[in-house]
Amino acid sequence: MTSRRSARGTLAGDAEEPPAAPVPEQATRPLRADAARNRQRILEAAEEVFARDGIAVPIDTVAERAGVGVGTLYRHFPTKEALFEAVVLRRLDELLAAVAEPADDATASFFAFLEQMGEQVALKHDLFDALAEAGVDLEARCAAKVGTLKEEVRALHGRAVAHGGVRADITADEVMGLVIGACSHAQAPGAVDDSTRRMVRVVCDGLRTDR
Amino acid sequence: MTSRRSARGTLAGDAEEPPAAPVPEQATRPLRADAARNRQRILEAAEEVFARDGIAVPIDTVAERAGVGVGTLYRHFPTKEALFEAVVLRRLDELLAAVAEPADDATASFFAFLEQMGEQVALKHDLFDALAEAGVDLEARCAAKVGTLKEEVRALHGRAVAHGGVRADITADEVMGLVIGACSHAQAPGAVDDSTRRMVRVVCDGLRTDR
DNA sequence: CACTATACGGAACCTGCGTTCCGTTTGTCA
DNA sequence: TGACAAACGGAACGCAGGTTCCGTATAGTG
Repeated sequence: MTSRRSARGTLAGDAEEPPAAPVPEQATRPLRADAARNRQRILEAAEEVFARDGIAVPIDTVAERAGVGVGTLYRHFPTKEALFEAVVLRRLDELLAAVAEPADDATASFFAFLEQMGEQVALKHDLFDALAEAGVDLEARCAAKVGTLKEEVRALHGRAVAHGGVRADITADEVMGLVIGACSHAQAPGAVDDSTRRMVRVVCDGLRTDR
Repeated sequence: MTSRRSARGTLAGDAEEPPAAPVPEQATRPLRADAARNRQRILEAAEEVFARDGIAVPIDTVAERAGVGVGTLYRHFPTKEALFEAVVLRRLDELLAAVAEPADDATASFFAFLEQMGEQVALKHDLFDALAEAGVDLEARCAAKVGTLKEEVRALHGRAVAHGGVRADITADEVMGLVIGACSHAQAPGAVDDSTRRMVRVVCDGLRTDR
């Protein structure tokens, strides 16, 4: 969290994904019943704890919340960052799913998506905050997914601009930055408050050409 | 940095300021020549390093940058937080000075100030970021100054709203959050880039009633 | 029910960082 | 220039948190 490394350590690069399937929950070996249960618990606990306290929270807290020992946690996720990545990945998927929703009005769907993004970010605020800041460097898989997200935003933005409802003098990255920035100040993590909604609305209004 | 405490520890509350003068550089005793020089160097180094790497940077880095030993650093500032506070305090003063500038059009002066704030935040981004996030809790003196800043924003905003140029359905806190959020994603720390400026502009436009 | 691979828990270890301590250096004043 | 308080530097300390290790428990199987 302090310094930046160029993502990717000595381990698997991105040339790893092609061969195997998306690897939903298990793949190599069946995984014993209790192990599967614990893995799930850990993921849930991590999601909760990271969202509330940010990535700086000690790993013991996650383990405790999940009701397992640290050893168990490390058996499932080789590193704190790996756990974080797993959690973020899930959330990114949710967000990307939202983008897939149909909409005929380009401008409207652009703003709708921004609001979606706002909700997500505000809800799990520290988590996404960390994601968005350059502070954390996500390993290959996460970075790739973030790239996809950016692509989507770019596309939506492009269409909305073409449609004439959104100003063109701003990049997709900047749009993301604005929304994320607005939400990173959300108060109560765990609930999207009116304040956050208002802030996102201001950003959206600032992006409009009409009004 | 991880959790939150209610500001103010066992030490001096705010009931400390009234008696003494603003305490510009020295007060109790003349301070030896080299000591004064070092103190200055440390402050400058800290400002630079904190701005670039954020408050998480190890204190040794500051000491090294300043060309002094850690011992010396601690002689001048009893604690890392105290050093941070000293640095932030200075910057807050600059910002508050900007607010004092005259302007006849309430709306214009409101936006002018937001831009000022944007510059400051973007320039020293991690620093202000840390300040704005609830993550760091500033001790009494800082908190007080931040309070003053909020008051100013509130006043400017109120006047601008009365003047009819700015929407009323948003609080001063939220306005600050928006600007800070927008700037916390600034790229190169040390230089305000066009990107940041564009983002602040979007926020300002979103706050306008006219357009 | 016995046997074994798998998984568990948490003490122990290691590193990084804030802070303290103390022997040495240096500015200042007579 | 000599004496001494003030200031310096950096090794050493303590703690916090990530990671490893290993003895113990248990699901799954014949």
